[in-house]
Amino acid sequence: MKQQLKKYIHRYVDFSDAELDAFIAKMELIKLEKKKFILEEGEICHHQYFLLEGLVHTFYLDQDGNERTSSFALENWWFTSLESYIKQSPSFYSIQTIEPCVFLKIAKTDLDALFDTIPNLEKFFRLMAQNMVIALQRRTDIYQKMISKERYEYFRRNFPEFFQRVPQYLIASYLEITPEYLSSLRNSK
Amino acid sequence: MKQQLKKYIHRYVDFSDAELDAFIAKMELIKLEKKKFILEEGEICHHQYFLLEGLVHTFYLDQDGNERTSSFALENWWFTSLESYIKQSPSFYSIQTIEPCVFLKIAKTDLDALFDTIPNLEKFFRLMAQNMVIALQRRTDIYQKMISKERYEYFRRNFPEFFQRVPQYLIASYLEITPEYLSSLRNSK
DNA sequence: GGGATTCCTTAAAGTATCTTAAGAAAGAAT
DNA sequence: ATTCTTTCTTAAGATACTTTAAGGAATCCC
Repeated sequence: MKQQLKKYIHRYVDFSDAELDAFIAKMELIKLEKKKFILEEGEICHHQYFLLEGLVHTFYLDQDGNERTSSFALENWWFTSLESYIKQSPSFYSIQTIEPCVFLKIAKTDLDALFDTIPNLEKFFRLMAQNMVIALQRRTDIYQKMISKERYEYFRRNFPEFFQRVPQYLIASYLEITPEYLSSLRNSK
Repeated sequence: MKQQLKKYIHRYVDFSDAELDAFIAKMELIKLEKKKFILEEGEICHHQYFLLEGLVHTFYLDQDGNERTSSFALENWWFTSLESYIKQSPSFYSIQTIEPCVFLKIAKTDLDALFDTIPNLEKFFRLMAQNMVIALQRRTDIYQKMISKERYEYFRRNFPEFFQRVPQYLIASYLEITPEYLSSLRNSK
């Protein structure tokens, strides 16, 4: 089970077995059904999560009470409510399972302690954060330069997995359009 | 001159003087006039930059040849073309001065070598990357939840500095609207 | 298997934003 | 000072996208 995370980590950094084990020992395994909250808006996020199986999304509610999805996570993705986690402040976002999920979590207090003893861990999380920056910049660009129809095509082509697994109204909210308009885009071509 | 960077770093991490000096010794001081390129689209970005004075923006050209600003940097901000820098691949973005600028730069080869000898540096750049993630997430949310007029008000209120220093057509490109529409927003209230 | 949710589609009317084109204002260059 | 270039404004017509409202299709549940 935790083998999957070890394999993932080795793609980025050369940990010794002892280091890796010390890290992994602090991670707790969680299973959750679909449509369950991992974190609710307003709570303080104390953990970082690594998804082993399933599908998760991070969202908030706008003034009209609509869910606005800001990101998805699939197998082998890290997720958390980063600003809340770092500042230990109330989260703007909720995190919820879309499918039944299995994931690992590690507490900020544990991870911060490990940082002091395992320099490689700093490197690993630096690389993770940099990857997030790149992904976010790409997303921003795509929204800036494409109209909805192009965004839809782009994501359908580049993340076909999502489009089979995620309900349409969530895709619409991620593409920043209404479900009605998405439906018309899908059928107009 | 480099004192300014030291002060900035100490806000985040406790470096020893020796560590800090080893790091700073590898940074080179550059001065540039306004409207000069620091990096051009298609080049590989070999450096990270710390802005001491002036104003810089990162942008790309869309299909119609319009500049699309994806970020600004002011005094005491780090900037680079991150994806290009990390993967050493051609940059999607150009980086250009808006005002006359003074900045420090450090080469990837030097920084990577320093990472191996100064663990604190890993931590520092991890924190920098995390801050970028937070800033980008905020930006994404604001674009998702606000219509242009609200975005304009939001940025004008929260970053008044920009609005005095940056030409309107660049603000428009950052707000993801046309200069014409920005102009009409400004005068309609 | 039937009723209740939840999700997806259709269509019409309305709105935010863009495009184009032209002129005004401001800055830079000679 | 005058010209040239860059930036900002105005306005009319076009279009991408939303809102509302309703019906249809899936899925969940007892």
